[in-house]
Amino acid sequence: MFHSTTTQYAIRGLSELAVRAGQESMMLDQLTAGTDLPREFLAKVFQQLVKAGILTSSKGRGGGFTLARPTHQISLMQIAQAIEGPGACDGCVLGLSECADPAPCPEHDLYKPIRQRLNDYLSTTTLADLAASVKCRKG
Amino acid sequence: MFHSTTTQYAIRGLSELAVRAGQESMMLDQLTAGTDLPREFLAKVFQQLVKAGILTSSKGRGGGFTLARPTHQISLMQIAQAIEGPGACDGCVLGLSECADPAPCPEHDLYKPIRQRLNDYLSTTTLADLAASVKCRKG
DNA sequence: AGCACAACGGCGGTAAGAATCCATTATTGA
DNA sequence: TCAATAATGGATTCTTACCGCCGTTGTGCT
Repeated sequence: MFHSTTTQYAIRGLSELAVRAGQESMMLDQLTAGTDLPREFLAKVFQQLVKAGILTSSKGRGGGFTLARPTHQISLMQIAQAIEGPGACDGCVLGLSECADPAPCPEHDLYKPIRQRLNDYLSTTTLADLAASVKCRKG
Repeated sequence: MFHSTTTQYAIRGLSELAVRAGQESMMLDQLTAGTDLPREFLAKVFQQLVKAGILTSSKGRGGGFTLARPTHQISLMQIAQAIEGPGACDGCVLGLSECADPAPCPEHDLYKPIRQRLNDYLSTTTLADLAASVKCRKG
């Protein structure tokens, strides 16, 4: 796998939110109903996304979570970094610490173009793309 | 990261073996000396590689581990699968189980070419490439 | 003001991965 | 045959990710 399951939950949760609520507000109970998303854990994940500025939240009656920006301005890369910290998508195939040192890991050069492409994909693909893809299948 | 740390140890251990011993035999003590590879843990990892047919081993005095095939016949993909099992490099970006279901995950199509390229890289890159890259830097 | 509601945050448990220790087995050399 | 050696395998510890429980805090409605 490329992302941790926590990050995957973040992506799926946000994706659900984008499809079902768009820029509107939505509660966790509604969002996780009918899905296999673990409500309690997703609550934790969403808190991280609030702190990262991807979501906004409001308490009490009528409260819930809302996307802080339009769907096309939230990329997979931003989500991953919000959960796993900056540099989440750095690091070489081998995961060598030496990659940061003066002597980069042997595979650095070979893997470089692949990682570049992967990073491009993660940076340019947004929640809007996910939502569109989901709606297309349902329609 | 893409691979588990266990897989990374496998790759690094085999890479060391390829560079320092080639097709010859080498003991764990020698191999891990001067590196940050955890000897005891690498012993476990190497056992998996023996069972997977990537390494051969011999006990007792003069024993050690030897590559079961020429370096150019051992790919990163084979190593990863030996550790993480078959299908280690399958699965979509989102890690959705629905990818196997009649309704593939929304990003399946978008991510497909990237994964294809990644798998190509892992399948075609071998220990010979790693060893050559390492020697190049040292020389 | 008071009540219901929903996010917030601390704590705790389970499971898998990572790593170590030690006893056992097999091999070589003297 | 005996001793030294090095991999093998079992058991155990430690860490981290994943997930749930529950009290707290803040908000809106009546």
